[in-house]
Amino acid sequence: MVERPRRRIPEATVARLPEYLRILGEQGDDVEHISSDQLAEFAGVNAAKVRKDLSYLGSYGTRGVGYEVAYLVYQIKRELGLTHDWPVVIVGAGNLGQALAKYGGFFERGFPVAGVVDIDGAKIGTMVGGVRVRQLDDLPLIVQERKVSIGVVATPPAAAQDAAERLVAAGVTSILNFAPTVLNVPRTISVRKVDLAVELQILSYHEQRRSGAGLTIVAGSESGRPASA
Amino acid sequence: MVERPRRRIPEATVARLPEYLRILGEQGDDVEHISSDQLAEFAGVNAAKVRKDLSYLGSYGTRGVGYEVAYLVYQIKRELGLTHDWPVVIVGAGNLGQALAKYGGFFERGFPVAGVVDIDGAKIGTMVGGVRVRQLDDLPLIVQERKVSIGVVATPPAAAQDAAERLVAAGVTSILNFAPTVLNVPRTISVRKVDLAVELQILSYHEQRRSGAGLTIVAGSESGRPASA
DNA sequence: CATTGTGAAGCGTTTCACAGCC
DNA sequence: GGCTGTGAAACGCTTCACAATG
Repeated sequence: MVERPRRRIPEATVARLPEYLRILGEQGDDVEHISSDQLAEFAGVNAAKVRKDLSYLGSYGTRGVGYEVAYLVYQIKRELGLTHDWPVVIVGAGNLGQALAKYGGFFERGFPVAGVVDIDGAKIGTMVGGVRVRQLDDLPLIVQERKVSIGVVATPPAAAQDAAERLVAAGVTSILNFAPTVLNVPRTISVRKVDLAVELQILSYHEQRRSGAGLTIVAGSESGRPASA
Repeated sequence: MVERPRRRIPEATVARLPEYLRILGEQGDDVEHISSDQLAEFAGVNAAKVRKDLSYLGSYGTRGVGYEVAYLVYQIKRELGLTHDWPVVIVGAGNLGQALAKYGGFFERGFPVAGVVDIDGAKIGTMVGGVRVRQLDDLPLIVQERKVSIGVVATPPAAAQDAAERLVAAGVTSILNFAPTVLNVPRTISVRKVDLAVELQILSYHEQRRSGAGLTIVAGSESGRPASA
């Protein structure tokens, strides 16, 4: 017995729903309704976009009034699959892996750390954010015992592909990749990538445009900052 | 005297150029040329996309041969403004701030850490990744002395807006924001946001679709994983 | 009458397909 | 022959503008 033949939600909308959710969660308990204008203001986007985004969830607003905060929170959570926790396993207990494991702030929002594994014998057994680092070979056990669907790759780039393959072999179906490498995995696996260097390089591009560089100053200073042309 | 009336490069292309650059850098010294097909394969994208992306830099390929790796690297670096280092300043020496400061891997790729500041007196003076944590008020000094254009917000959410305002006041013009908050800054400032919880929530959405949830099972198990419907 | 929900237009990105060139 | 460079078509996302409505 199946209901609601689930609409496909555009990826761009999916990426914004968590933001709306966060904003709604920050509203005081006295705020019962919120308009697309207000939500748009908080999220820094266009109000029409908010309405269109929310319309994919169904028609949960009231004309002349707005959206009921509590109900909207419920609908977004349901759509994002946040009605229950998603334990994650972290591969790599280096700087980043440790920071992620310790970073309760993010992971406690429904993504508890089910385990941290590393290949380095020296790290195995140490505690990180309340979790004991286990050996890489324990991955399948952790994934099965804790019913993990999401894996986090926080290894050096050279080890990332192997980490991804082990995660997939262990039964993980989504991967968040922090290593600066393209992971080769079956198309059935969802992968998202966070690359800090890429982010900085994109900012660098904008800085460089801003400073008027790129326009080659033929007889001018070539030093880094603003070529006061 | 100004040359090359700089084409505007689409944002989507700008976001991919760092990836191409990384791949090109990983090629052995014996690889002199690379085709759009090969580059596309490594980057996991369509070959036509690679060609169109590179065409925005100018026509640097040779028909029948491909692109000369060294020259392409040079052109991409120039376009991204990576011909010189961009020192960054990190606000917040908590878990994430420390991990970023220590993470030579990313930041040494042209983004040296010019300074780390924090508001917490207990942290000031401690060493983190070879840099001494300084007090928040030193921000303007660091930015000016080290000619910093890019700031990284790695504070708790409640402190992020203040951190951003201080960065802007100090003269920073680009911000990489790790805090789960929308930053309110002048439109002249470039902001990029990395939100780990958002990434996980997007993966959660795909997991939930995969598992067939969302189709409400009227008389079935509501437990986490696959509802074998 | 404030605010939603949504067709339709506008815009940016991707992909195709092939002419142009080495 | 192989591969680039690019118009043009296709696609998806954003924004507009307004009818629908509590």
